[in-house]
Amino acid sequence: MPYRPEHKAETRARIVECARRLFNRRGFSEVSIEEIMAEAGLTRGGFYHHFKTKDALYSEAVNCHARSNPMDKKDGGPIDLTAPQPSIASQIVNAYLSRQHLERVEAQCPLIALPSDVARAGPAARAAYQDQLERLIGLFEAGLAPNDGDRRDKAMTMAALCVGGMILARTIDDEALGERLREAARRLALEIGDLDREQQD
Amino acid sequence: MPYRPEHKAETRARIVECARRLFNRRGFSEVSIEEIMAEAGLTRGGFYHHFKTKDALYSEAVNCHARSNPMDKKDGGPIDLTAPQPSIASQIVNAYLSRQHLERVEAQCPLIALPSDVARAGPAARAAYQDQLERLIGLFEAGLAPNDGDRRDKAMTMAALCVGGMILARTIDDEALGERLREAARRLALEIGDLDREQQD
DNA sequence: TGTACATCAGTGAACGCGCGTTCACTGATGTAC
DNA sequence: TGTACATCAGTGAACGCGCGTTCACTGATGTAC
Repeated sequence: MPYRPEHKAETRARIVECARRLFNRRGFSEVSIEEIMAEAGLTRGGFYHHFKTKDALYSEAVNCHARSNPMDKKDGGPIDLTAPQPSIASQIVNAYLSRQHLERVEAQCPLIALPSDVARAGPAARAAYQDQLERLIGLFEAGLAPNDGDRRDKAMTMAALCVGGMILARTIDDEALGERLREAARRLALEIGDLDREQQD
Repeated sequence: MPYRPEHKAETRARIVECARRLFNRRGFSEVSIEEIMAEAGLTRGGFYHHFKTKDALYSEAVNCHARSNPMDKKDGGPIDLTAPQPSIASQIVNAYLSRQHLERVEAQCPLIALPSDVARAGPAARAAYQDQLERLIGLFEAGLAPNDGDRRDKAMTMAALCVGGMILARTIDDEALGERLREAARRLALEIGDLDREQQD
């Protein structure tokens, strides 16, 4: 039994992570397998020891987002989902619509980075996209007052605002307009959640 | 001077329109020039009498959306932008977030159909995308009370809600979740504009 | 009205390139003795 | 401890296909006479 059993799993994970970053930045069709493998320090041929096709890797890459926390700040640790508190929902809104999230394309939430690609990809990728969305909605919902009968609908509008605002801001070249869009969406999302006490970017 | 002078312009317009529909459905990379030309009743070779490159055609196709009215209902005529009235803003919200707009992919607003593609395309395509966005924001703004100092910001959140809600709904496979998302976004967008008197889908 | 002509929109074969995928081979590694 | 061995992750050349682009040619059309 050559190589440690973890060895293959580690290499595979490295490929997925490199692919995730490249897909986020340039989309499915514009990234070649050769490029992904090179990024992972390998050569083209080895790819098929880990994945059946390029499409299979794509689904995994979207899934890889879904498994990690959508918005863990680079310094703070991952958000603890088991102990939701209102302040966390406002932190997520602020982080999601932040300039940092706009600019760090490679780390961006796939809901923003990959919508048209995923819509045209296979069912596995779409399922991973939906997982990610439901996770985000769940986070918002958990931050709302438990006695609010409208919680889930409110959480959905918060998600639509966050995703819509960010997609529009990232697609246009006019930075001022993008910033104004994000800021308007951010304020409204906080209002919906009754979270508009603090302010930050 | 062989052929009527309009002849070439008509052919060109036909190619752009066919391209627009195909790009909307399948994205830039997944549609070939051969396919577009065949759809227009022509063959591959003639393409370069009309466009310099495939990219050039793409920008034109996004522009072609921008020139037409974003949400003209299939029966009603184009919306008259010079005489805005509140009821028109609510019509646009309802039409934008309608099931029909979700399902008729080829006629869909490019803000929804092409976000990731445009973000990775050239500056001309991004400019056309921004035109389309500003047009939508302008329509919402015109429908709000003129004395409202917050009008433009409100119009922006309405746009973010419409675009975000539709993108999420169209990317996932779960129809029930999609419908609920659209409905929640629709109600909130109407509320923002103080337009929540009528209801329709 | 009819005919020769010039133009240029459209044709389709060909080119070249990139990329997904395959495959025979290599060589690093852990195990058995 | 040292050596032979089996495994399989990784290599890189090769294949085949599709597609963007080019180009020499065709033939439909409007004009001039």
